[in-house]
Amino acid sequence: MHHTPPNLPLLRGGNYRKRMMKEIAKTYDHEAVEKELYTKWEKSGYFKPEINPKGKPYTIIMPPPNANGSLHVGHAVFVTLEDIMIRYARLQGKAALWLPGADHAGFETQSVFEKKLEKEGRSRFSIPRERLYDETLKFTLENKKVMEGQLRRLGASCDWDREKFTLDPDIVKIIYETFVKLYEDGLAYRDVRPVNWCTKHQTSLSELEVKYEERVDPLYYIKYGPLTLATVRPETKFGDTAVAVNPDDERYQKYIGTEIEIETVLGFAKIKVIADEMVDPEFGNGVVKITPAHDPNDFEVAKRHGLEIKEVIDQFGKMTDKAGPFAGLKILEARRQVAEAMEKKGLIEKIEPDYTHSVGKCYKCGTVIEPRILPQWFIAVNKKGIKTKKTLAKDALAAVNKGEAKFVTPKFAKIYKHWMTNIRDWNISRQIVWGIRLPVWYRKQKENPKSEIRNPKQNQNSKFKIQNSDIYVGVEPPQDIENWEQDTDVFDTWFSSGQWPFAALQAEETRNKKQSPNDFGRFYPTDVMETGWDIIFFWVARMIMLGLYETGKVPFKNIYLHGLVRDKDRQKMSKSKGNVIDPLGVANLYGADALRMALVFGTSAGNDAVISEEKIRGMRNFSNKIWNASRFVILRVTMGDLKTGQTGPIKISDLKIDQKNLTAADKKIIKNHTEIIKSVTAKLDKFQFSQAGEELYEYFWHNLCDIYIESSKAQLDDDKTKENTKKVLIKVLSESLILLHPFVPFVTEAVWSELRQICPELKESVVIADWPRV
RNA sequence: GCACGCAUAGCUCAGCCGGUUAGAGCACUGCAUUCACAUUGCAGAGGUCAACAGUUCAAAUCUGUUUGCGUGCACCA
Repeated sequence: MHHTPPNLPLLRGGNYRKRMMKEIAKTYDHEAVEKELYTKWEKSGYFKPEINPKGKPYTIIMPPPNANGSLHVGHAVFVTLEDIMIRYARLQGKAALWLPGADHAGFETQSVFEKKLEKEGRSRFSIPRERLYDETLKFTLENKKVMEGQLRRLGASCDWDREKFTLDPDIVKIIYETFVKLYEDGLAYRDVRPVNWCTKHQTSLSELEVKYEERVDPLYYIKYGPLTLATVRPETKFGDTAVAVNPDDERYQKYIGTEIEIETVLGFAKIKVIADEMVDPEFGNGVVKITPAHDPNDFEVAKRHGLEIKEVIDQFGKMTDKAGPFAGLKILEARRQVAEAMEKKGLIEKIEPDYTHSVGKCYKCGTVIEPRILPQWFIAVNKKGIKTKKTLAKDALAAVNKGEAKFVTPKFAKIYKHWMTNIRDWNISRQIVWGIRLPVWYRKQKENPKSEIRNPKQNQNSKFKIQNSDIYVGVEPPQDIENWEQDTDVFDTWFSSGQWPFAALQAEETRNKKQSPNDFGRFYPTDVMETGWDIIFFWVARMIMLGLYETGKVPFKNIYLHGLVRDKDRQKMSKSKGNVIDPLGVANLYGADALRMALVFGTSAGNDAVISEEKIRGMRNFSNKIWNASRFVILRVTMGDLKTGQTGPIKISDLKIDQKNLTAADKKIIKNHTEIIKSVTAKLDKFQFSQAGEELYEYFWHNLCDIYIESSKAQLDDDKTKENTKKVLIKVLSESLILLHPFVPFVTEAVWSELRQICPELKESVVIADWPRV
């Protein structure tokens, strides 16, 4: 293996060609070059917007990777795309800022950490809150460090001095300020209502974190006295506080408003019959049991009719004392036993065995979600703020309709609009430790501690009422802290990352007054938000809502959403399938450039990317092609000087091409070259990275190498055309390196520093060169 | 149920605001090669652009229908 240091000074005089052959290796060795180049770039301050002080600002806020593991190939996609955009902007002379970050990623990280604990035979529920937090923090910070190294390894040209972490105290302060503002505006509120509860993770989840799956279950037709009703969940019958029929259903008119006597497995009981529109007379027998504690629709009915709420399933998914002999059983076992008991008593009229319905599951662990009635904090998305008069969803919809924030792929605008028009309030409380604790305190009350809401002695209807005078919400804790206790919940992590663009810039501005006196004013709104389409609702939509709310401006002007990375058979990558491509492994084996190029090639905005080792290898070959074409040019240009005795470096000012004496081949390549500059520029402006990359590949390999370089061999041997050919070669090559640089930053820089040895007037680095114009 | 997307070479995908022989990468076939690069070069094979109908002088590209695949959202006693 030949290792060629990037900036090796070429020796002059003597048998120059021989030395060249020695000093520029025959094959491009990325390993010898990439790490050193990155260090050099970072030290030189090339990645700071200040490198182009007069340039127009151009900003991308990096989607902060979750600091809970190594980077995967999906991260490599965003690094590649965003780095292309940023490097292109920088080459155009813009004050390009790519602000990096890391996300504590609340629930995500907590579940990763929980798995780790499980392996160690520990459980998060047996570790005190503070210690669990500290351990998770340590774990997160370690991962964050690894991740930062990996981003560098992939060539991410971001400004590390401006890096932010979602748990930085100044970031947290901004998150708190927003929450307090929302609270005072009436848009953040506490309510008791059914939430999606994961019995494994012991926390509630938002609508988006519940994945629905079709399932086939038996549908039991149960006798309720004179009535028969259909249910898939007989075990919840102990929580029934009414039976409902449709008000217009003629069959049941005589029962409405009465109490019927029913036989249950526990004996005889009386139950109210109510009429409610929610009952579909067509379904089953048109009779519904109302179990307010365990079904969101039933809860609404209970609210309308003032029904009692009886909890028969606890937070662990086990039956409570109210289930009598079934207490302590898990849901499915209870269902089996209850059904059996009912059958014995002849209470089951019939069973439809193949009833298809869908059940909600925790997106992380697949545990069936149980609705639970809990006091939680919500963000009102469809309500007008008392003070600001802003409406989150409506404003966010309008901004996209007006084109203030533009989706590069139109289909995502449709999806976004559809969601935004049907959006519901957002549950932001999570019953976990890892995250930003709610800045909410409740007044300590001797008789009614915080848990009062769960107290069964209370009048059930008071559950719907929360006394605001007993709640304190503020960035700072209350003065008489001894009279208050803080809410133990933390924010949904998307509540903090939803504020990321403005929070990161505002924090930077106050943190580093000298370096970044006007970062927020200068770089906000940002130019592009580039992320995966799978988090369009989780993140993009929330950023637009909160960004508009807090700053009055959209957080970004363009939205580029990339897809999933799949293997060559279009399969999703997963550890269990064993088809995972480790981006760092690939970078070490074939070079970061090869990985990047492979990720751009043949992919387009909004569509999934397909990658395979063969493809990466092909792109490694392309890096080598760039290396060798340059090797040829450097070699032959200086070799000519040996003949005439001129061995000194060629000056860039000497590279004025004699336009009158161009050969047909010269003309052709100049034409191609001009076209490629135009085309690549246009494509990059339109976010068509794949197109731009493919055209460059085609041009460089086939037009420049196969055709022109081949013709140049003869031209260089001819004294009449020799000088002009050298000039054409150097011009075309050096400009091609600039065009290629956003895609393959390392090899272009490695070659550029060699080229500078014969053209000292080239900029000191291709990173800060001038984008060619025609 | 509502909405959205996709069907182009053996494989994975571009192209699609209509206009010359439909492109790329990988794979395949034949030949070449000490002179930048075998991580190479040259030549080549391979597609009725899902089906049907329509608009047009002209359709892979626009419209409609059908079929197949996929995705999002909602409901579900």
